[in-house]
Amino acid sequence: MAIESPTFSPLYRQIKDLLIQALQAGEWQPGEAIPSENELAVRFGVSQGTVRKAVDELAAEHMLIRRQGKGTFVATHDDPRSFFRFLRLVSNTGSVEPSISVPLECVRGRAGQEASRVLSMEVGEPMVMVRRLLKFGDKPVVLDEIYLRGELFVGLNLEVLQSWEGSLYSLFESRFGVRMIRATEKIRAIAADRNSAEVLCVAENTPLLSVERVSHTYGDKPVEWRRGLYLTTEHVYLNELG
Amino acid sequence: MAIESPTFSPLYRQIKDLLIQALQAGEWQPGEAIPSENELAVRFGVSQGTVRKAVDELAAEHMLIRRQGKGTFVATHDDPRSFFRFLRLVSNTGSVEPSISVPLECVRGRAGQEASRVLSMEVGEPMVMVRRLLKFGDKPVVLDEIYLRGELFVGLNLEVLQSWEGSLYSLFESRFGVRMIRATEKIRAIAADRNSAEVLCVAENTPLLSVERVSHTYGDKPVEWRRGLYLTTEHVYLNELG
DNA sequence: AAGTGGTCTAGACCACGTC
DNA sequence: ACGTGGTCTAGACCACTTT
Repeated sequence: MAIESPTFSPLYRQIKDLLIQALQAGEWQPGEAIPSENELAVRFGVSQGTVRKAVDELAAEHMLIRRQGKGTFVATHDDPRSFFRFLRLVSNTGSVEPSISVPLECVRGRAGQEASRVLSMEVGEPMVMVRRLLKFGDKPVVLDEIYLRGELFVGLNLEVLQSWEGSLYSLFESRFGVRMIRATEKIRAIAADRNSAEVLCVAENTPLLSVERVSHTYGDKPVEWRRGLYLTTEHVYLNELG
Repeated sequence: MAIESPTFSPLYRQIKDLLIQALQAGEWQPGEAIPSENELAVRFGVSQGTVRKAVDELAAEHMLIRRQGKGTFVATHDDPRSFFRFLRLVSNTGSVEPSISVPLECVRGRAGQEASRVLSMEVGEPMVMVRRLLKFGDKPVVLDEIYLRGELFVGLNLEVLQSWEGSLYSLFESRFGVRMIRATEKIRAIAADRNSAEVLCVAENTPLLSVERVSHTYGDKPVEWRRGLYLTTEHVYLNELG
């Protein structure tokens, strides 16, 4: 008679956790292929079908990407599909303009009360703050203020940001080994203050979206706190209610 | 030598489509249990595992709900979990207040150019327009203007709306047999005009979220076009980026 | 005890991509 | 031709709910 574990978890979920551990440890880099299902089945001592179910869940959560005939790959923020998962902004007209990130400021400091609460840090721990502007074509559309756990982003500065071609998450992933997995956004409507209005080239008190985001990496660890001001005269925040 | 169908679709997806058809036809009502996996396997002449995969997908899309030991049930908007899928508004404080729907107006008319385009109708086809206010506690928070395909909602009027306890989608589902499956929202920040400001009890030009929604029923048929004005001083629109 | 969904296995075959 | 993921099957057993 076996004692039931109080927190029973099926085999495929244990395999899933092992895979997440391996991903977190960097055993396979973003963009690389992981071993085939059969190899993983042998490695973990389970059937191929059980590995399959674990991989299925990770693929559904966008941590892995399956490609029939080729293999299963570690997801990467370089992938253009990943862009729109984390920036749900499209043009009113539906036309697709490329966005350009313009870093404005990058300063290091210590966590205040609010930041430490949101990022599960102690007050006074090192932090990095980034301000940047996002342009669609010539027009400034998003003003972001980004707070990051300092210990994870040593060496991040304005120069690094300015010389990087690509998305921020792409940079974080390849330069600092921090992969954003999921995020939560809180959206409000606010009036532009003098400073934001100036940067976004609109009149003071123009209504803006305030998008507050907390991003998490493996193990649901919060690593980024971000507040974006979105100008929505020519763009829209798109959301699917599935 | 068989000719390959150009639009190959695996067995479980065909089963899935058959299940959707049955749901659409109302073979099983919202809240009811559908036949067991084994029964369905016999009925469709496939293995239980194939039925399982079809049901898995429908459960992932919230059309069915699995309950171990009990059976698989047709999803219903009466379920409180369904509420927050389609109204992603929570209090700033995190406290959960119940929301009350106050119908203001219900008029019938004919589709204009914009409405007909969004709902894939012909200009001039019958429509119903509903205006309603959503209150959290005593406070008005959302002003909705809702356009529905008239032919699907015969008998919908202000009296029906006022006498209904529960969500709109709950009413649509049980009274008119129209189940909303998924929706797309476009979010902007705008300034309250005189009328909206008055109804929401705020000053003119107060920033509001403009949430434009198109809801779809089975077969991705658009049946509702809705524009909500959200007051976000004490509430937030919550979104998960998975 | 019986019925439901949930897990796990093993094996066969298909579709896709590469060599 | 071969290796990959994708589908389908059949059967065993587990966990949960109801009778």
